[in-house]
Amino acid sequence: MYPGDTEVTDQVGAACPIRDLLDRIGGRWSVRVIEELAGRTRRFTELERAIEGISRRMLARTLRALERDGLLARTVYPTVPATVEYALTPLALGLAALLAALADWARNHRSDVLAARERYDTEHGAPAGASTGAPESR
Amino acid sequence: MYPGDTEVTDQVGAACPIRDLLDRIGGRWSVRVIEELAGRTRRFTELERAIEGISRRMLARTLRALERDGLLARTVYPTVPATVEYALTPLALGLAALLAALADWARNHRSDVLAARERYDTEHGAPAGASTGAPESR
DNA sequence: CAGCATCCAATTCGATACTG
DNA sequence: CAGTATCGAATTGGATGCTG
Repeated sequence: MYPGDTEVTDQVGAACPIRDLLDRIGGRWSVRVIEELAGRTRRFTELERAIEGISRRMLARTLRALERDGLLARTVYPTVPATVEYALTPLALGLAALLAALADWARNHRSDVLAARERYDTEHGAPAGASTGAPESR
Repeated sequence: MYPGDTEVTDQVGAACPIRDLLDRIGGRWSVRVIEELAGRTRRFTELERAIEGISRRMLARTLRALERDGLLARTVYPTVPATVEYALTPLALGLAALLAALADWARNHRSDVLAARERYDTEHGAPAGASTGAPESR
């Protein structure tokens, strides 16, 4: 993913379609961007502000990767300090729906997962910073 | 993800549930493992052989991470060279279904994505090894 | 505003040797 | 069989200065 950069990796022929998809979607930000774009189009800076925590670089890279895969459309308006709008393509709509379902699952079972995790950490030796409410780190 | 190791990272309080989920599922192998376990239980070495490309280390780490989150159950049979069986938990079943849907989407739209990618690479300058059928690299 | 390039830190991953 | 421990290589991600 993330083509046209010093960090070119690509590799196209993934055996498993899901892996193939996750290589695209699995990036730290792709899903956030798709969610943000679901419903309304956005401009670069709008996304940058809305997503919080994303760097200019990663936003640009994520947008390009999604654009390259035909998941989002980029429209440039020749205004003076150029304006660029991003929008999901029809293709991406179906995917966005699936992702929404996944998000629902995650929301509905968050407590189950958290509970399981806590139990696991208790039964086995709880690792260093792996308590339930560990604060941010990076 | 992947607790209890030198490479501890964790960080629990993800703002977005989907991100939170992907941090767990987004690993290179989690989805493969879940798919492999869908339907039948498996033993460590069976998984290792079935998944192809996965290393002992990553399989062990992935299994542990999924177990910790309550997505799979590990059963040890006190035979002589110990036998261990892995199976999806009821909790994981729902997720597995969603992942299957995602896999379907990926399969059904693989050509669209590939086409979009090719078009993009043609219109813009095609990056080094980013042709359509580039062989493996990593 | 939008976005690319460069430098650098943090993580992930793979191969492999070793153990109960 | 079923892992764990260690090491080095590859990738990802963040900060930021620069340009049209």
